[in-house]
Amino acid sequence: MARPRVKIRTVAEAAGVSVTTVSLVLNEVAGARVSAETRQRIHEVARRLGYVPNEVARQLRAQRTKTLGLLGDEVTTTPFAGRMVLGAQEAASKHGWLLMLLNSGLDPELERKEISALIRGRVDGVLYTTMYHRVVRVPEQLRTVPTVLLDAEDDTAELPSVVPDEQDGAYLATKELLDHGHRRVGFINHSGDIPATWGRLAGFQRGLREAGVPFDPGLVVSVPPVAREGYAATLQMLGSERRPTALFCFNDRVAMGAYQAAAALGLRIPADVSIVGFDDQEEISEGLLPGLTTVALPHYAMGAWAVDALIARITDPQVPVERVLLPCPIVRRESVGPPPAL
Amino acid sequence: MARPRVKIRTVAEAAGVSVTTVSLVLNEVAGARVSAETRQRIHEVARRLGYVPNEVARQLRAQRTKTLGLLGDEVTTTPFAGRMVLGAQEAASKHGWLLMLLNSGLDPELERKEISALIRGRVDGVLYTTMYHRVVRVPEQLRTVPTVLLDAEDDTAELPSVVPDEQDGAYLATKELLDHGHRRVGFINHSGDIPATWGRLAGFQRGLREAGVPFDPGLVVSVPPVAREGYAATLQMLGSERRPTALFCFNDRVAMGAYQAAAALGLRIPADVSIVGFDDQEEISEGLLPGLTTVALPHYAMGAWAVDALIARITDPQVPVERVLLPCPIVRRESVGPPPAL
DNA sequence: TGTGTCTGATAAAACGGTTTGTCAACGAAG
DNA sequence: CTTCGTTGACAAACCGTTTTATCAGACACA
Repeated sequence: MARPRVKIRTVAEAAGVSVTTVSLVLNEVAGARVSAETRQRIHEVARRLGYVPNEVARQLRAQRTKTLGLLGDEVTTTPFAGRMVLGAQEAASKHGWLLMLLNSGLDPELERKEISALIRGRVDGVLYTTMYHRVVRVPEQLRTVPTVLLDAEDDTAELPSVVPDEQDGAYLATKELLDHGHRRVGFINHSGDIPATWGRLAGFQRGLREAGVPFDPGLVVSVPPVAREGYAATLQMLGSERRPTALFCFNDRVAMGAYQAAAALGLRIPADVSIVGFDDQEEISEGLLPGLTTVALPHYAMGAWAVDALIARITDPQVPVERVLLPCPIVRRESVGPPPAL
Repeated sequence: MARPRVKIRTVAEAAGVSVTTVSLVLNEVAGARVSAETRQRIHEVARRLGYVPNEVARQLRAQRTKTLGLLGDEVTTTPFAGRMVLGAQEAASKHGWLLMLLNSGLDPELERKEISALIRGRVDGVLYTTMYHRVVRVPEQLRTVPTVLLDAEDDTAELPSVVPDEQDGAYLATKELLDHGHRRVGFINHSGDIPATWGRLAGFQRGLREAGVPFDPGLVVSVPPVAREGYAATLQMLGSERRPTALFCFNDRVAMGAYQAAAALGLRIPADVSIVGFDDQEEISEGLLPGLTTVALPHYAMGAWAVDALIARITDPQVPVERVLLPCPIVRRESVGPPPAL
């Protein structure tokens, strides 16, 4: 079992050539002068011996690890993270790079230690990620290493970043309802002060404006974005005098509450009330019956974009810093229909 | 900006000593004979210069990377994965190790390439993960590197592994219902042929047996474990002549369907029917109203166990291979009550 | 016969650390 | 006055690659 690993030296000796030659041949170095026979012999020997170059030695020599650090606050905990990480991972893999997981949790002290550990030459760049779209101040240590922000924005606006186009997503959601003929649509917004709150409200208003529907502040409520609150808010909204015929919910969890409130009130979806959510958390949007029409967060695409941008900056520090908004596509299921006839 | 990185040599020269001495001092090598003054001087200089050792060089010399590969099929995609990865990550970090992400996706070709890439000395061991509890055959390449299975079992039973104790979890769920007085409890099982299917059925039966309730095959149906199917199955079960007073659902998604079916039938939870789920997917279990009593999969603990076991095996290959079942704790919310009075 | 110019290959120098073995100086013991 | 152990420190080897500079021989040309 524990036989000594075959290294380049082993191959060289077995093939009766120098290590240099083996390296040249195996790496297909352009301009290397090695006879055809020798080349073939080396290839054969290497395959027979099952030679695999030691990546660490290469890294040391090349002063490059082809590894990216994925640093975030609990990034892997959130249900969203999956697709973001996957997008990043697959993009990295496509370039032949690897992803290192650094989870700082919420402990800033740990975060600093993590960063030091990874800066010790193990990664060539860092993806700084948050579990939901936020504006952050990145730790000082990151200034020394190429960094791009993923699902987050730099408060100094100096670093490349990618976030969802909240406003456009909300606009699409609103338009979806308006296009079905709704004129009284309620909006259950997030009560927290984050980019999604402002962005989605702006998108909602833009949709209204474009359709010539006056904005009625009485049709907007703000609550913590969880099902229970969505339930209560919906009860209130749909129980009111001139109830909205459609609801745009800040996210799918709120929509989940809305569904249950509608059921409690004996209202059918979408016959009596139409609902659209946000996030496209599939457990919810597919689990709700009828299926929830919602707006998807472009997690996969953001992960991929961030990696591409980071690798580009690593290979060429001159590339300009971009701060992009990625579109949030609407995904239609069965929760939207025409408003009920009066 | 782009000033040359300070290496150990820099420190040595600045302190007027040899690299050896710097290394000895900074690593606090036991038994190294260096005078107190020299030690202090070295520490000062190192701090002043902001010296951080190059980890790659260390790895090469030590022939150890202190890095673990997390290899899985879409592992990061599943909503569960988060806590598993987090458990692994935090355990690794506790030992001073790092986690490398290798996502093979479903492409076995890619899987092979990934494995080769990581085997090139970049990781000391591999966590082989699946997105749900499965029995797998691990790829040949992994035989050469320390490996432990996470949420999966090796078909040859030769590798250490950690999986949830499905049977015990189902037993707890069943007992929870029985303890509340239910005697007719229905079980909506998974129709697929996986360990969870068998295990949870066995646990269900054990619960019944222990309580002296005869097992009625008519109260068990098997469906694909999604909300829509849970909805249909529940409609059927609760619409039947002698309907069960409680339902044990294979997972929370099925329970989500069951909730909606109950609502459609005008049955209240838990007054008219009690429900317990499995998995504790919080979006669902907390989003359902009333909150869903369910059984939690020990993802965090499994991730942590796997890392501990893997590091143990790496440091000492003699440690025996363990194959453990981790308990699935019940988490009580509001979906279970006494059966309705007749 | 010298002088270039290819060709095929190699020795040696990195890369940045850790570890082993050696050594000079010094005080204590015989 | 040796001998010996201890102290403080360092030179050099090593980890496994890639890359640079060099070299011997063959051949062409003047």
